[in-house]
Amino acid sequence: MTTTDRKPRVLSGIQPTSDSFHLGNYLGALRQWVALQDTADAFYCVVDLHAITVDHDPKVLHERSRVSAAQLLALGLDPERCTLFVQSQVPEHPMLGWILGCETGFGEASRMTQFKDKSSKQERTTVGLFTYPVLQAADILLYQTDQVPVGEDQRQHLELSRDLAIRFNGTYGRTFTVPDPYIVKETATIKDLTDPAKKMSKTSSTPKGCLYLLDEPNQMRKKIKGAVTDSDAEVRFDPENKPGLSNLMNIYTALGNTTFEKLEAEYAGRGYGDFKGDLAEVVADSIGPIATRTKEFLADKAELDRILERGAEKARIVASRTLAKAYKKVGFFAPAAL
RNA sequence: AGGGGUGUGGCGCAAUUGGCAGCGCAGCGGCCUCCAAAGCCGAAGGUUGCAGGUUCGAUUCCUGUCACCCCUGCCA
Repeated sequence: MTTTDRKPRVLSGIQPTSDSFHLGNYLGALRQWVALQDTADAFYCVVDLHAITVDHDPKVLHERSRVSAAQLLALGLDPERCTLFVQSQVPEHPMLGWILGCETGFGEASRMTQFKDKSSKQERTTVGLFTYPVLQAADILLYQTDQVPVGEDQRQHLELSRDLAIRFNGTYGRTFTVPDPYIVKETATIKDLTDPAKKMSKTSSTPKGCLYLLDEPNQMRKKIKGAVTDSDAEVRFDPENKPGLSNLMNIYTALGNTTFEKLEAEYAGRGYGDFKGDLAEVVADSIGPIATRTKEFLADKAELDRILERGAEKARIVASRTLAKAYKKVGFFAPAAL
């Protein structure tokens, strides 16, 4: 069963909660997804089930899921080299979620800090938001995932997934692979362009702080040029004293083929204006095409939906096998055929 | 579960007896600045939680409903 030289199975998901992913998503995670297609058996998921844990509009959600998938394809995910699907097309997720929910202690779930964060910001809090990490565990365990790329904010949830896998295996016999965190090569997190103390996020207090992949090139240029800096004029990488500028340098080195040293040398004696102008072009040139390709994918919705359906079918081959095992272990009947 | 309170732009709040829904902050545009910040100028932003009712007219009064907060009770 276990092949020694098989690629590690990797799973990662992203919520379709905005009209466009942003530069922080891209440089922090999505670009990594593209790379992992070659070194891993990668499963990528647009997690629309998770998106309704907070208020949502049905039409908007549906469209965003599609736009999200189109963007993922546009930025380099290849359905031939990875398994890309929308979570709601794979019913095994909530089915396993229920089982895992019954293995999760109430206190254990109560300790999830992201729930505390999010629920305090919502007018009303649903049970769905509370059990979110359990569904996330199902997302992961369903695919016998070896590694999960995680940022700091998801560490606790992955820890829960591991605990549940270990507990379930211990109680019912070996069923799930226990997932390990995949530590992404130290890429600097991209900060809000108007407030480098904060991570770039769609919930930024100002739209200028977050650069979206689907922004018009001129909008991108404007956001880069409007980014906060400092009262100095020296282009030097110094996150302590020059957080705004250093953030821009991070973006520059991530997208352009250059280093901090080269940048410092190149802009020695010149102002931030020049630096920003050049960076704006780098950003527009490298990110701009993603929007163009996204529009192409969206232009043929039937084909896009076919791609997603094929992805879901591939996913279900694995997911249904794991679910069947879990069903049997806990004493359920197999789902009836239609 | 009972009693009370609250619900108005993104946020914090106003609106006399029922009479054109306003203010501050944030956000947006412009000037300034090597760029940005600060400062100055400008424009915009609303189904008053939701559903009914009374009225010529409802943010305001009535009924219902939903959400959140406080008190009491219930449960342990």
